[in-house]
Order: sequence, then structure tokens, then C-alpha cells
Amino acid sequence: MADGMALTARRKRLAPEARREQIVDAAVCYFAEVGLAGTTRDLAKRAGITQALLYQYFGSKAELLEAVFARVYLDRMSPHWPGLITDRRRPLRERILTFYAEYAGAIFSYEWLRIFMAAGLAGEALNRRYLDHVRDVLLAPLLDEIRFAARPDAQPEMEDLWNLHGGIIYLGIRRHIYHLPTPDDVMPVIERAVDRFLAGFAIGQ
Amino acid sequence: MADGMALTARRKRLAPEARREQIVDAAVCYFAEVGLAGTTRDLAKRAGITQALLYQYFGSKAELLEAVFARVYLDRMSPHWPGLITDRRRPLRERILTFYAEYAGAIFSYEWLRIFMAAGLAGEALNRRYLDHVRDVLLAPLLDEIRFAARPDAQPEMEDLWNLHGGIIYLGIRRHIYHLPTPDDVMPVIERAVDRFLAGFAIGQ
DNA sequence: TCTTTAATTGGTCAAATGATCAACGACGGG
DNA sequence: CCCGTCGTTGATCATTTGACCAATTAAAGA
Repeated sequence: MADGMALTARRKRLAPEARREQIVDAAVCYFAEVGLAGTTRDLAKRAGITQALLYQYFGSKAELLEAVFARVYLDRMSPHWPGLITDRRRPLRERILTFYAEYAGAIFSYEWLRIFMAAGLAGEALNRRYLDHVRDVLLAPLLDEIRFAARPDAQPEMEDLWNLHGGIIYLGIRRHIYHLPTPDDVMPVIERAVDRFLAGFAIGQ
Repeated sequence: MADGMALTARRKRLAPEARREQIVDAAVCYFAEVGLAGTTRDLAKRAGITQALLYQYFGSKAELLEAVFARVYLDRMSPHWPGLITDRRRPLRERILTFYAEYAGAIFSYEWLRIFMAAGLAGEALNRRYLDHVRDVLLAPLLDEIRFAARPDAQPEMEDLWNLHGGIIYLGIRRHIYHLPTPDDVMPVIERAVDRFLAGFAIGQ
């Protein structure tokens, strides 16, 4: 019992992959909080390792940030969303709501939103690539579906979909970037937004 | 003619207020571009002055950034918007469109959006204060107006207005934060968004 | 248990950065 | 024309920060 060093003891000798994972985890959390200009020393301190060890696993801070970006974006884009969106056996409204419920669940995280925004400010090409992907793989099919269901004289454009999308994303921005109070459950708000949108193109529920 | 030093010559002896203005102007442009972590040296170089001179006018970098925030936000909020919004002699739709045309004109600038977003990421209280102001002075009256015009069984909530607002702001975010292509004229998109919104609460044009 | 491997660390360097100050010199007043 | 004020500058300091390396030591294999 006198041997109380168990908790605060020196941490040593992790398998390289495990250590790398741990570093990236800590880096995601750290850079999300303090911004991409955070220092390697503070990050190392928070990760419970020495600063020098970072350079055992990453050649430079930029390389570490690359790993952070990869971690944050990887698998946040579910491959079944395109199929969900275009599955005409289900009602359109239900498809959209299911999609945005899952999308919000994946995107509305402190780490994701803040790192994504910081990357945008830093001029990383990542954001453009990601949002091009969102447009091509998610919004474009969604546009097709809505056009298919809409009256010929009330056809939406891509910009209208960006407007719907942005109104929803803005919830996350208010919460995680501006630290403003937002509803705990975002789905009712999203639901009403989607309903207004569909009604605007004369699509019944 | 041999005296060609006029353009590249040493700049000296400006009146203190003029110099201060010039520094703040340059700082707004500089920090919007490179982020709040930009250096005083680079800023000074861009402003065509020495780095030491910055500290003649501002006690610290933080103090300079305060001046930048003040400059960017000051008078971007027109005092006649509340009156415009609540002027029931004009049709509601027209009021909203006029307001958002002016609001977008004031807000959709590279400097404003980027510095505002960077301040949010940096945890500045400024964003919360500004958006509280937007909610209290603009969106709350707007909510009242729409509720007044809406059917009793289809009353919007504040979150619905944030949704409308966010969808519009997202246009500026896409353009200036993510550097994505957006329509040159945003008003048609805003117009359709507002029309969908009003229709969603059963308000005719 | 001993040896070997390599994960980890303390120490250190060079460059960058916020901040300071004595000295210079442009401009207005006498 | 000279002088004094004060806006401006070059030099410099103390830290911070990204990056590196030789020495240390925990853990696996024989």
C-alpha cells in the first residue's frame, strides 16, 4: 500500500502503434482546445510524455497535424449515407431525417468542429476537399431525390441545399465554436427545418 | 525626376491618431489573413513601420488585438435595423429581405468573418457578446414580428430563427473561411430561404 | 538470468518572438 | 536659423519553440 506510485508513476515502453495512437488522441484533444498554434511541449505534457518523444513518431509538427486531420476526418463519413439517401423505398422525409440525425451525431463534436474550422482559417486544402466530397456524395444525390419528388415548377438548386445544410451545421458552430447555449437535442430543430424545406418545394410528408 | 524616393522613401512623422489608425487598418488585414497568432514583426513589415513602433501605440499584442476587434465590429451593426424590422407599415417579407440584404452587405467581408471566427476559436468573449446582441436586438424582434403574422397553430421558436440565420451566414463561411465558390449575388438564395421560412409558418407574401 | 533491442528521456541548439530603451531626426515655435 | 519636442528607429534582452542527439532503461528473447 505504501507503494503509491502506481498512478503517477513513469509511463514507459508502449508498443509503437499504441504510443502513436495515444499521441494522436491527445493531439486531437489538445489542438481542438488551444488551436493549431499550440506548442509541442504543452501537448507532450498533457499526453504525459516528453516533447522529444513526439519527434520519434512524427518528423515535424506539420506531420503530426496531418495525423490529427486524418484521425478527425477518417470514418466520420459513413459509406452507407449515399445508399440511405437514394433508397426510394423509404419516404424522402424519413431518409433526410435519418441522414441528418446520423450526420449531426458524427459531426457535432467539439474536436471535429473546432479542428475543421481552424484548418479552414489556416488555409488547409482539407476543408475544400471535404466539402467537395459532401457536395458530390451527399448533397448532389439529395438534390436529385428532392427534385424527383418536387413539382416541376418548384425545383430546388444546389445553393438551396447548402442553405439547408448550413442552417443545421450552424447549430454545431454556435455550440462548439462560440460556446453558446444550444438545445441538448438538436433533432426537433433539424426536423422542423427539413419540414419547412420540403414544404417549400411542395413535397408532402 | 532623379528624386525617385517619393514612393519607397522612409515614412516618418505621422500624427499619432493617423498612425494609430494606419496600424489598426493594417492589423485587421494582416490578422484576418494569417490568424491571430501572426507576429508583430510581420505586421510591422506589412504596415511599413518598425516593430518597436507598435509598442508606442499599444502596450502589448493583446491590446492591439483588442483594437482590431473594436475596429472590425464597430458600426457593423446598424442602429436602424431594429426599427426596420418592427416597422409594420411595410410587408414583413420586404422588411426581412431588406434587413438581410444590408446585414449580408455588412458581414460578408473577408476580414469580418475570419477575425470573428478566429476570435471564437481563441475563446474570446466577444463572440458571445456579439451574438447575444444579435439575438436580443435583431432576432428577438424578428421573432415577434413573425409570430404576429403567423397562424397561432404554427408559431416559430427562437431556434428556428437561428436556423434561418445560420443558413444565410453559412454562405459567408463557405466563401471566406473555406474559400469555396459561392454565388456572386447572394440575394436570390437568401430570398428563397426567407420565402421558404415564411411559408413554413403559413405567412403569405 | 543475461543479453540485446529499441523505446524513452534529459539536455541542448538555433531561430523566432514579445517587449524594452537609449538614441536619432523630422517638424513646429521662437 | 536655431532649438526643443516627440514620433521613430536600431539594437538588444528574455522566453518560447521546433527540432535533434547521445545516454538511459524497460522489456523481449535465449
